[in-house]
Amino acid sequence: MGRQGGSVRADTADGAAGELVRARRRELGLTQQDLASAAGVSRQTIISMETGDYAPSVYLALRVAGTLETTVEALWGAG
Amino acid sequence: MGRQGGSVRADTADGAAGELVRARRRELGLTQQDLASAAGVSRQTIISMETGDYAPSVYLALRVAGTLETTVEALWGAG
DNA sequence: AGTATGCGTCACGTCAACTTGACATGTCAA
DNA sequence: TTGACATGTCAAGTTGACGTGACGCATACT
Repeated sequence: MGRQGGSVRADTADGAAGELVRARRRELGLTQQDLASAAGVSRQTIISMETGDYAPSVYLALRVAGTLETTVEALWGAG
Repeated sequence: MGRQGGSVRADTADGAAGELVRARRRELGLTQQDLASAAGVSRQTIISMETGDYAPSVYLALRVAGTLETTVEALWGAG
């Protein structure tokens, strides 16, 4: 794998979710790639999710929340 | 607004969520337009959400779940 | 009959969700 | 130093999320 990149930005989000995802991912000792593989998306998608204002689909959000052993509300509902 | 239409289909979903959204909406005595307005989307989006296999964004899902007084997991996590 | 409401379809447009790929940086170990 | 690993940026492409507007079709109510 390795080195990917891209632009994936939204305007619907507020960025707070990204920090929560990142924090929870680190708590579990997962790399972005680990999370990406577990959630079935590319690493770039995870990067965008954590760093940018990004609005994933419900299904992706559910897979990420599941992988991080938490809920969609806890990660994205915080506002 | 009134009478809308359009094509909004996905392949990520399984259709089960649509039935749950519809059932919950009816329980609360809301019309599709009511839910659409409350969630800040068009009626067509609600139609697609209920009838088709459709993958809304997390934020839309959260607003719909909130309006329907339930959770994202309850509506889309059922499988 | 006419009219209004609720639901769905057809058709088309815009922008974002997600992709792949190459490159840069910093850290840690051999 | 060399190199692997983790994270991030820049760029460009495909598909789908969501919008708008018009139409069909029931089921009401008047």
